[in-house]
Amino acid sequence: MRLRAIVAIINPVNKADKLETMRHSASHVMAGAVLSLFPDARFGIGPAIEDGFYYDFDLPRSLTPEDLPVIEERMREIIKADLPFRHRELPRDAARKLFAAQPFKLELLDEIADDKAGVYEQGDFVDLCRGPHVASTGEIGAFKLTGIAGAYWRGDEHNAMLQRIYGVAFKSQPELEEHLARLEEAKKRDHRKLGRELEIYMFDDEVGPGLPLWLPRGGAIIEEIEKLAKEMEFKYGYVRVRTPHITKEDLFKRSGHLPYYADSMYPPMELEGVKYYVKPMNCPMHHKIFSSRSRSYRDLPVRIAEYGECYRYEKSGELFGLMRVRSMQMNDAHIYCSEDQFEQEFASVVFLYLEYFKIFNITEYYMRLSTHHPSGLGKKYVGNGAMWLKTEDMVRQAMKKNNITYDEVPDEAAFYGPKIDVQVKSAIGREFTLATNQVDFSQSESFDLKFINREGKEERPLIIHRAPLSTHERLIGFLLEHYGGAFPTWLAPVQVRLVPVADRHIGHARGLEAELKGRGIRAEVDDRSERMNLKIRQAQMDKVPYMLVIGDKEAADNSVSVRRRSGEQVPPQPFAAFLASLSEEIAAKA
RNA sequence: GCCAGCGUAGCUCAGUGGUAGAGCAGCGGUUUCGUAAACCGCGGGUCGUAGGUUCAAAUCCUAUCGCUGGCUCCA
Repeated sequence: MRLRAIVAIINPVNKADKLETMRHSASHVMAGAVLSLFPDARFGIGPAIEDGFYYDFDLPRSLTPEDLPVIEERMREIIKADLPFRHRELPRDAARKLFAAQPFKLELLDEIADDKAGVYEQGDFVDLCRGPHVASTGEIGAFKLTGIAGAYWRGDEHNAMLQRIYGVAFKSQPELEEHLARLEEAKKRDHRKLGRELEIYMFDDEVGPGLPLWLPRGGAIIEEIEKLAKEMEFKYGYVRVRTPHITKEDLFKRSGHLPYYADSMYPPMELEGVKYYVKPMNCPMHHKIFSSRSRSYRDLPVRIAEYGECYRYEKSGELFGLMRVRSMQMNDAHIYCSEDQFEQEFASVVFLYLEYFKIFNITEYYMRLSTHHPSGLGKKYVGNGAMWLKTEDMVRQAMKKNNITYDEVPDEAAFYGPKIDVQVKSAIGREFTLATNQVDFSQSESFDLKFINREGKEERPLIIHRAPLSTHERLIGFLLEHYGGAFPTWLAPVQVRLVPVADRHIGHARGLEAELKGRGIRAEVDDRSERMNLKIRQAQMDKVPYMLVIGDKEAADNSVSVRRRSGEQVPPQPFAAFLASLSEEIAAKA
């Protein structure tokens, strides 16, 4: 959302479509409405964004949801009046006078390169704006104000907080309503709702915010994902380790976490005069394992993997269901390689992502290269400008050579190096980094990591941090929405629900359950004294892939009547046949 | 962390100054049933927590905790 907003500001509209222009104009109309209600309002910016627009205001009082209909009403009047948007170019000084009472506009004026300031005017409202706009307010289609939010001026938390009003706008009322209906639909897929309904995970006030408890069904999913990760990592030459959750302060001083990452760490505990921190990342421990013995170039690359449990003190307002938590289990690994191995290793990690994404049928994502910004050297980023440029270019090369497309975003890197993130969207449209692949040229130095190269000399390895399966928390949160709770059979917490028609069939059903479990299949008998219809309905709501109805016929000839989650009824078949095809489906992760 | 809104039973929600409600879930019973909700009955909440105002607070005020929508920040 934030990124898109910025894009909308920097690339205004000249070649953009009419819809975007109309949305931008709608934001001006909203500003005009706010001005008429609050004559002392000060104006920030008001761009078009995906599906709509917003405008930021500094107002004498806080807005409440009740204000929105009033503003909407005023907007309708302005639209009905069909006021023309008048465009003028003013010399900077004249614009200064015009916006003398508008400190935010004055700040923007200071940054305009040439001496001309574009101004748009409709009715009483005059705004500093590059445009373009629709010809008159009457051209604005159907809109709705959707929310009020605080937003820092220019997105900087050190600046004043303005009040932002969000709106959506479409050409026609039906399109607007369709959009609103889509949002309602998306809410049903929200992982927080599904997670509760399907009993995947929970939070508890006494345990603490951002600290999920995985319920048995979530636990089953975690087991499957870890199994997959272990198979893949074994296949691709990783070795697995386990490391402690807490370590002495010294380690994180050395790693650079304390100078650069302390804000996101739980405060230390002190024992016998020594401070211990809970780990926010696994890397320092893996580095210690790498340097636990001397390494030859023949050993490289060394790929050390661990499902590491980390704790990060995310600020309270940043927590979001499973997608942003304080305790997390990370699909972590560190690859130590030589410079000439880097491209190959980096690319093969990206290919590993793609292999995983194929398994999960993840198609909607984009890759993002995050680079440093020179102004952050020594503050946000470790200070070695030359290495930043060099490694950033190595990543670009690795991506380009393998024809992998990506967006490049400056000033978003990790403190120790550039990274490729895989961005996905949650059901409600919020963007998240799912997987990440990061270069690290810094900790190699600080941990004095080395290997003996072909010439018999010591050389520093490059480090790749990677987490293709993200954390269990974020991945499963994402998958819940991705599958709408209907996990593919291999991942489904309950794969088979046995539904006895009457109590006398429970014994036979239990026998089948035992056979299924013997094959590692998650099966359970619904042995409650309820009608079969109810059991079917609940299995459907639990999104169990297979329901086996067991009655007299089935018990007599050891067959099963199969109902799929889709509602499809498969003709009765021998239990052995079902077992075979189910095992095959699970093995294929279909 | 910041701005705003919201916290009533396990879940979804009604109740805005006068003794806490519904549906689902749960429990007990009846029913033994063929592919998305059988029937009858019962229990369950110091209304997030702590103060305050009032004869009287779920309802008004303050603080605090949590959640939600954004901002900031991120796997």
